[in-house]
Amino acid sequence: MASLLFDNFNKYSFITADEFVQIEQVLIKRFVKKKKNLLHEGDICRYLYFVEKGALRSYTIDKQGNEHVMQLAIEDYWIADLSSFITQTPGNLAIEVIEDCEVLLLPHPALEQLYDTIPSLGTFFRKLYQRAYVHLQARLHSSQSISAEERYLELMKQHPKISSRIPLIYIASYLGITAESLSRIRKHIHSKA
Amino acid sequence: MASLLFDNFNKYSFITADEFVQIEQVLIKRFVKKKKNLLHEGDICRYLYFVEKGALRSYTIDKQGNEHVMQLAIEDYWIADLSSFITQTPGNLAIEVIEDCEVLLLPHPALEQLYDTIPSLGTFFRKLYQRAYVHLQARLHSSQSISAEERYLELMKQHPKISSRIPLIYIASYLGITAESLSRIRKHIHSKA
DNA sequence: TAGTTTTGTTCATCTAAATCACAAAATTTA
DNA sequence: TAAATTTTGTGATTTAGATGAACAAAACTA
Repeated sequence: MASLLFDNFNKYSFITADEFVQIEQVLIKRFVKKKKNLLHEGDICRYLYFVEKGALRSYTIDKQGNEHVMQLAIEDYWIADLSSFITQTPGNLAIEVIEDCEVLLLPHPALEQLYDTIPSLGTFFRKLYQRAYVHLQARLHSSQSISAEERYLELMKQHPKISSRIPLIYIASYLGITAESLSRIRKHIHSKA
Repeated sequence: MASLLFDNFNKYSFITADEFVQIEQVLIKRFVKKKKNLLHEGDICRYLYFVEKGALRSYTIDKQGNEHVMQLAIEDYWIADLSSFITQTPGNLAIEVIEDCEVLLLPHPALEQLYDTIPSLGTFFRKLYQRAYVHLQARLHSSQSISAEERYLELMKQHPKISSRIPLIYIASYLGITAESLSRIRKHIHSKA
């Protein structure tokens, strides 16, 4: 039972090996190439995506057509348009592959059924939604209270793997600044380090 | 059955008069004066607050001691530190009364029990959490993609009662700008209108 | 291996909003 | 009702970050 996903479940809940076998039966494994979209704006998000390998981003598109990264994900992360997934109505996030990926798809109806047989799975996803909410609130807070440089340092500290692997443009977009600004910030940090 | 709360429930779910009587039995009515806090930073949020009269704000405090308004609420709004309420662990929001209030307190343990007897209440609050999440995401998106003036106009359009009743400082803080900037924005809007 | 696309860096200029400082209203409190 | 306090409005100045225009370095791709 050496599985990234099994360990992921057991970080925030308790899933037995038997239960995990049940979950595995509904999972769909998909290999997706760079630049491909797992989800388009306006789609209903029918799966939660668990990243086994690679890197992805979710983003929104504003009226001027500019993209804004909402989430970055690498191995051991979940990604989805949560609000669309929960309500099963069209959402406004798109999900694109940054680095060739291996993802596990957990379909919405299957998950609903599993909740009945595996109560701790409900706990797990309730906590996951919970963390997503708290994280969103923290991002809004820091976008209002600290500078772009501080936000970048914070991200580096909390997700060092992300900041070293994901192209600067996406990190800049996640932080709500331009690529040029982030480039200057990096320069500034190195100059004083 | 002329009740603001009853109507509020029936906007997003379906609650019968009988069910509402059950809910009413666990509600605690409280009259709170301006400047008083319903919740302090670090408290566990033990209630969902429904506003029957008055105005409130929830806010976070950053390292420099500056307050940032997270939510504004007037009659017919729910307010709480949702993440603290759901997990029943200490949160980082404070809730303060802006205008003398009449609020209804819905205690966490009582709500958990009511979920068993009134399934549509679960639906109602699931949708409420859902809207809170989507709203938070929209705020982050617009704080990154549109100007403070546009955000203000948007707020005025969607919540005209809030923008006319709540003091400018709190609206500015909600929008993530200073009071001076919002004052200038208002001047600018009036000058061209 | 050459050519093309993607990614990162730098510079000069511009702008939205912050900051500081103070005056005028408006509200509270005494 | 006067005094005190809070809230709002203006002006001058500063600043963080955007914009636009190059260009270099990687990274693909043919």
